[in-house]
Amino acid sequence: MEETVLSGLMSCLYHETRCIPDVLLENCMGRSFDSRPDKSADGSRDNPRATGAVRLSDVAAAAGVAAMTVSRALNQPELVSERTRERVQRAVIETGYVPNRVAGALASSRSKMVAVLVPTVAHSLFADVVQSITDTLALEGYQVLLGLTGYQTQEEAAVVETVLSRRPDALVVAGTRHSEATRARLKAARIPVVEMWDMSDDPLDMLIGFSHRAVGEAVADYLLGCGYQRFGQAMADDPRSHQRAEGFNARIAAEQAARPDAGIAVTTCWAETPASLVGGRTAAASLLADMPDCEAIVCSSDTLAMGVIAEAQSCAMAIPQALAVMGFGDMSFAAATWPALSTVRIDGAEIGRLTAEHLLKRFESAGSGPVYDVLDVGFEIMARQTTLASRS
Amino acid sequence: MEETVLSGLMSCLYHETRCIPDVLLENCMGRSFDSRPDKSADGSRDNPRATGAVRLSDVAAAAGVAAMTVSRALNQPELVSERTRERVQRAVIETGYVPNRVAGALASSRSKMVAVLVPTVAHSLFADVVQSITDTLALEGYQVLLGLTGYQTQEEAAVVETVLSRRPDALVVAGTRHSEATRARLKAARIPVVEMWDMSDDPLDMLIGFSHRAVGEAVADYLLGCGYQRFGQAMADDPRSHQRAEGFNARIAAEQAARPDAGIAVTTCWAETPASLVGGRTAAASLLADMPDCEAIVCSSDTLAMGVIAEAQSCAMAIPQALAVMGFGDMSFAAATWPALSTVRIDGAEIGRLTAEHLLKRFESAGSGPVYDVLDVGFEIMARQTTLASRS
DNA sequence: TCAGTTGATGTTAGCGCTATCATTGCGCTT
DNA sequence: AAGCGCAATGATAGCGCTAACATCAACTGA
Repeated sequence: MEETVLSGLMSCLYHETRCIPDVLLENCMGRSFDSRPDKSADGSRDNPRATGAVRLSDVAAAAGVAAMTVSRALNQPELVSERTRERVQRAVIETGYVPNRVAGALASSRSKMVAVLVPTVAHSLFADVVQSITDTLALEGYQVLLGLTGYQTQEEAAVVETVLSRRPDALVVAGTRHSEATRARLKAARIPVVEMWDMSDDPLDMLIGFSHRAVGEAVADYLLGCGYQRFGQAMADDPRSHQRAEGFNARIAAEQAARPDAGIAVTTCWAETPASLVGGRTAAASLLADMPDCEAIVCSSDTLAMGVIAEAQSCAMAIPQALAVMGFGDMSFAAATWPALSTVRIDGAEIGRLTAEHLLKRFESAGSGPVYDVLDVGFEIMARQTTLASRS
Repeated sequence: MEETVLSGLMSCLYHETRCIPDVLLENCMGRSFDSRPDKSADGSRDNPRATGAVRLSDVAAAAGVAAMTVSRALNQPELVSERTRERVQRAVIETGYVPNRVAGALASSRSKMVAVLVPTVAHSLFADVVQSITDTLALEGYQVLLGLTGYQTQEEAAVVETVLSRRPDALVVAGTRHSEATRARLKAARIPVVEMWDMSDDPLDMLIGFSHRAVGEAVADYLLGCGYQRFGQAMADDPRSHQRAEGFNARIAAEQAARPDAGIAVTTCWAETPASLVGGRTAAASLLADMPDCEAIVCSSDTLAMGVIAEAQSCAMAIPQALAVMGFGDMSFAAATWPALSTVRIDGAEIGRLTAEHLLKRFESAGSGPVYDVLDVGFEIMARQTTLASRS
């Protein structure tokens, strides 16, 4: 008898046609079977390995169709008749079904996840990229698995392996310098890979970024054009900063060769990563000690630049008259400080958006292999108040 | 002796960090089966649904043991003899095996993933928390699934559902205001939930944060103590800012009641989210128009505060003499600007670390139910140069 | 000597989904 | 009436892993 009563309850639960208000929904969320500890129709409910969550087959029973039909109604609704789709829809709501994409991913070998590997999100440059990738991918139902690699190649290898074990549909990684083991693993994974935030002659697959060397060169050209001749560099000790320093130094060396008597010189101080205000102050002090007639200090980040400015102000050096300062990143505060910081602007959100869009395109045209797309998004020199356009 | 070395190596292999030297790995990456196009031992390699990746059973065949033994060697090395463990490890390297945690998660219903839901990572406050959670969880081999909810409750509901479909082992969410449907889903998921960055009388499970109302009260007390009497508020229009504004207004109201003739007043301007410099400037202009004798402007973020300062400077108002400004967040630039911004400091990294640690503790003692732990990490008022300690 | 114990390994049967193919019913032609 | 094409749905068999139990040799103590 109890069986009958309960099965009556079932059919009410499952076959009613009204649209259920939230208030009612709350009570049947989760396992609507909670009130019936015994096995359900298919008898598998008493299996000790079952999770107790509502499954596709529960929804199917509620809707009076096969499990496969529910799966189709949810994932390829165009293959299911309107009538059935509606019934499934109702059953999903009634049962409080939350699909299990772990099982789905295993069965279909598509996870709808994209791994994103950046050194850190605690600095706004990468945070912007992550935000933008996440937002863009979300539009198509993809989610981001976040991996923080720090600034060390070794750590990256470990993160890559852990992340690949989740079988993401694609992987995005900041930078182009990877250990051979990492490169091999990424190739073996046979998924689209986007390297970003950098340029390289030898991309693994897709590459979206800008040339750090070109940034260094452009900054040198800009400052030389302003008339500066004696330079300090306050650089964080990471690979990308090194590239910018190389570009800068190359241009300075060329100018020295062209005008050997102009007194052009550069000295460099490497600061610890992660870059900090204090690091900037220390670096500035050291640079000014080495080169007391230093006219301009180029920094590998806006944060370091703020430290340099603070140090200069504490020595009562006027900026930009006594000392020019150049940052990198154009963080939110750069334009707002006084004097406003001259810096290099990278459009992280744009890099993220492009990355996500290219991936989505790849997913659509699933079959086609790697594209070896390379996109240079460039950069912009923001000449503000910490540099003088023409130094007299 | 060598035995010991290898087993030490194993345990790091299978938990978080790979310690195998790159040199060893390089040569055996990818499918070592590529050279043997025919089916492997169990004959299932010609199945059309197989992914073609190296599987546990391939490793097992290579090591001459059962698949289950390989699984154990990787996940519970203490249950496997040293000799076998060593052979398995060699087979893993030879085959270039990368475990499939999707399958593992389905079989064991433990995903070793934690979902983290924040409004955005493009602002350093939440970025710090995410960074800190990710780092701390990584120590125990857990990974972060990132969900960005924006600032709308409706969006949150959708993100929660998508994220739960990945069956994370726990969920961390910023804020305590959720729709009833979301609360129901979270309860039904039966996983540990941490609400953070906030306080509430009615936590879902664990709660680690601080009271926004208390922040508002403390800021009011601080400014009243400095001698300020006529206040503007430039607040972003999000729930947490509202709470801070409420706290602030409550204290001001109390003071007005206590000293009715002192001329204490407050006016509020709501800025759009996300907060921006421009928003701050606009809000400041509007506040100064409403209340020309305004003495201090309290902002819901450092970013808005920078905008307020910019607007004041453009009107040639001296800060803090003519106008005091108070921020919120103590972002990296706050201490570095001139004048240095007075603000409220929240230790996001600490919140993240505590969150992760409490979750890890919960995972260890798997059986025990919710703890209803509530932790208030507090905040700190950073009195810098944009406020005057005693206004004469 | 033999039941009882232990530790190491193997076997089996799913986890909850989807790819694939099979089946059904319907309208259309010939 | 038989045959065909098509759309909608169902049944089956895995995806790659691990929980749970089974097995087996090597001991233990009486």
